[in-house]
Amino acid sequence: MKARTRFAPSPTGELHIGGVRTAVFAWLQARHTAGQFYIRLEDTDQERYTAGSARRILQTFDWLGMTLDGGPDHAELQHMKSDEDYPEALADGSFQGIPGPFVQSQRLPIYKQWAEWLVENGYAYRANETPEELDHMRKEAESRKEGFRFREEMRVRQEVRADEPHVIRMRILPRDGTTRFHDMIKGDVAFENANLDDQVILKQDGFPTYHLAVVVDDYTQGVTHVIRGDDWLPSAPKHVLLYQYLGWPLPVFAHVPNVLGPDGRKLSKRHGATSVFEFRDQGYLPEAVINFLAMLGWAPGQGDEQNIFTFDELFQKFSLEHVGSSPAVFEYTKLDWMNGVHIRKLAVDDLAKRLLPFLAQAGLPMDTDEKFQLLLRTIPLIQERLPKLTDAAPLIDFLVNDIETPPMEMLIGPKMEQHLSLHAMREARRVLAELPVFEESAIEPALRALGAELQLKPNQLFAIIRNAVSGKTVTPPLFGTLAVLGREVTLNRIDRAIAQLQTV
RNA sequence: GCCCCCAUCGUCUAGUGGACUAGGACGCGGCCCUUUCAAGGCCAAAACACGGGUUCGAAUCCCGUUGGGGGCACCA
Repeated sequence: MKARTRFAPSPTGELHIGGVRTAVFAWLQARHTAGQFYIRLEDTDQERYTAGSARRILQTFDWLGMTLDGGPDHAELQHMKSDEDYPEALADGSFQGIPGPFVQSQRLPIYKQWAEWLVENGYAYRANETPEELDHMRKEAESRKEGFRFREEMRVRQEVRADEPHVIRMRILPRDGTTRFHDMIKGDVAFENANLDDQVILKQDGFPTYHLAVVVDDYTQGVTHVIRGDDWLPSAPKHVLLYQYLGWPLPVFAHVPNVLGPDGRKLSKRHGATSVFEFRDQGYLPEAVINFLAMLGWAPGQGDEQNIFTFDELFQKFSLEHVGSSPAVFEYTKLDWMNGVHIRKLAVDDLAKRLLPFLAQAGLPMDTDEKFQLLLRTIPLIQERLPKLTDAAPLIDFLVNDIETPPMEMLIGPKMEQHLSLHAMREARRVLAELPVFEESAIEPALRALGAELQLKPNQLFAIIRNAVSGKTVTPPLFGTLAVLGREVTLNRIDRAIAQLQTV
């Protein structure tokens, strides 16, 4: 069965990584079944709207590589507020028969129409209690230590005309009884109708509340699987009732558990990065973020112990059935490992391109062809040393820029005296200068032979050469590094080290 | 307060009544490889929250307890 799923954020701020995880599940379910996945903006709360947030949400999906089959287009965003831009991915809007608009504020007449239908058919009624009256009722229930739920019987004014300001509330029917439904993740769930309240479905300002909007949109847009956070589970029975009133078939429900921080509390900013853009800026690959998020609460099951997945493998293996029902803790260390794995899988030129903005950011703009070639030659030396893209700059800066001549203590090898280091350094210089070709395959045997000749351990000779040419004690493998550095620069830096060692 | 959901190594999880001496991955520790750092290989420690049932047999089914989480708006 082809699934049509959606992600329906409200444009109220930064897209949270926990929300994105839910979106990943919905997206994978759609791709797994060769169905469709789209985005719908739930902007029915005019007061909470944050400018630019819609655009950033779309850019998030763009960066993650989560392809869409529908979503808000430029015109809609323009109409809504003044978002000046939107991702290229949506420009051609390859909508596959999903009826828009994809912004709820553009669909007001549709909600109005169904709300009135519900009133006419006895499933809803008009009410106009003031906020103060409602608040009073709520306080009173609280003082009696009872849960408050608004019911028709509590109305202050029984007759409310259609032409005076009012809201429309759904009627919970039957008044007592049980509403049951099946959830793909939680299983069979049941709610007593007596605990449900006559929820407002159309606000006085003419906007629907979430409950009406989500049901109307999901049905009219052909959503087959309602995949959302499990904080929605308690209101799901109201939605089930609305589907029944409207005579619409129920979609499949899948309420996915929350994502927690390492301390077991709901994931928030104080745990570290939570916005997708933060992960991007910290050097994580979209492949790794998606892989990691998919594995947070999902596993292939059936004895399959695979951890690292490509998008295609996820499309093939993902299944809502194997999404767990308990909340998962977001462990940053595992993301780091997974990111390293995905970095190692990248082709050299691909990795080079992805590294460019991070190198530039670190003051190493690789903006000439010569520099880019240098980067390409360096990548094999550093690729398996990069948990994150931000880790490249400190590994290669000495290849791009000149260095300070290292201090004396760095030029004296372990268990060596100054004069011995000086002698070794001079010999190394001589050997390197005499090499017919300055390549790794020539440098390595030459320096090893020298080490044996001088009766120095590898880490004695190699350490001082490393320090002399890089100014660092930790670098990519020495011989390859020297080759990339080139004979001229290498000898120059060794000469400076020799001069340093000659001082008293 | 009321309602709902959840419960396997520190973490992500496999497990759907017998193949469980509970498997894998991250992390942690050790060893190997090794010019540093990584990567890689090998080894180890590490869990079925508790109590009752059901059953010949329970991590798996039921009930309760405890502990976590969520919801109770003219917000989503």
